[in-house]
Amino acid sequence: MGRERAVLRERMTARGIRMTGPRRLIAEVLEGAEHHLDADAIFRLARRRDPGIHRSTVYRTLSRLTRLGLLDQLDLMHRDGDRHFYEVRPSSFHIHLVCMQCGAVDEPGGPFWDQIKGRVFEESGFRAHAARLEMGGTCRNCAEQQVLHEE
Amino acid sequence: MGRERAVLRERMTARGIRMTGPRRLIAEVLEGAEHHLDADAIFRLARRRDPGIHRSTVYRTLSRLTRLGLLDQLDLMHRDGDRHFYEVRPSSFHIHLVCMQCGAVDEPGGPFWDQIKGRVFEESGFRAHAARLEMGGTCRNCAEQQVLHEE
DNA sequence: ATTAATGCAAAGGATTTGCAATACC
DNA sequence: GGTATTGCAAATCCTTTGCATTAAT
Repeated sequence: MGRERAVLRERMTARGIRMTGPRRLIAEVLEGAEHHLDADAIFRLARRRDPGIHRSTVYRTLSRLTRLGLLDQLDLMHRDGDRHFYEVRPSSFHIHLVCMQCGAVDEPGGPFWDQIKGRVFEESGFRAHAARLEMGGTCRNCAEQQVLHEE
Repeated sequence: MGRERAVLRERMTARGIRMTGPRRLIAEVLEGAEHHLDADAIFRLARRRDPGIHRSTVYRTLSRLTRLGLLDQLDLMHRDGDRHFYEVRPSSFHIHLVCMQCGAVDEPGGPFWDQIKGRVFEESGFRAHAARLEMGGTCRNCAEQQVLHEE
């Protein structure tokens, strides 16, 4: 997730987005995230460093950055209600595998996705800008545990 | 969408779901849908035939049928706010191509998807029960129109 | 100096819940 | 007849908005 240091802040500056305190903070939170964060989690993490930051600023910033394509908004199969999660837009689309039992989210890598994108365009003339491939199911861990308990 | 007559109602009975008036009505609305409907649209269509039906019944029914895997909940890339759309679970997963310009939703067919599902399982041991592949972009129509206007 | 972003408080919209009345099997 | 489901009204949750104040370029 937050492997690359200051990508988001760099892209924001590159896009001419006014760099305010709250925005810098929110960007840092997203860059440093270990897991997918929802608006509330982002707000709480940001507030730890600036108690004055306001929820609506977080919402406004998230929606702007999403509209600009700097963030991706995820639903993670709505396993946990209807909130949205956010991640810094990765260089290539990726897939989220959401275990509906334990909630683990895996992001398998590989060149695999570009094949899908290319193929869809060939078949329908549709030019994809953004994509969201989420699968809900059972992760290997949970499946193994289940077998143990069934014996 | 609603091409197959009474699939949903049949599956509901098969699952032993008590067939009440409101449920039958909601199922019929979904079976007959020409486009993807959100909860509000389903409510309004149902109310035309039974003015007494209540919104919360619609919500309760939708969420139950979704949990049981008889319906799929879609976001359609949140092009139009955060509401959810519903469709009767198709026999095989499919892809939604959402044109972010005109809102058209295409559902290209083909054996293509099963390849993806199989491949994900091979690579990660993840067993997919439900999936959601949505792409946002520009459909062929909108792309062509744009070229015309640029000339 | 100009323009945009913030904090605040209040509104909004979609969905959920507790409960008595009702309808299904 | 017994239990699940409904309608209703109120509550909840997430998010958005209008506006005066403050900060960035």
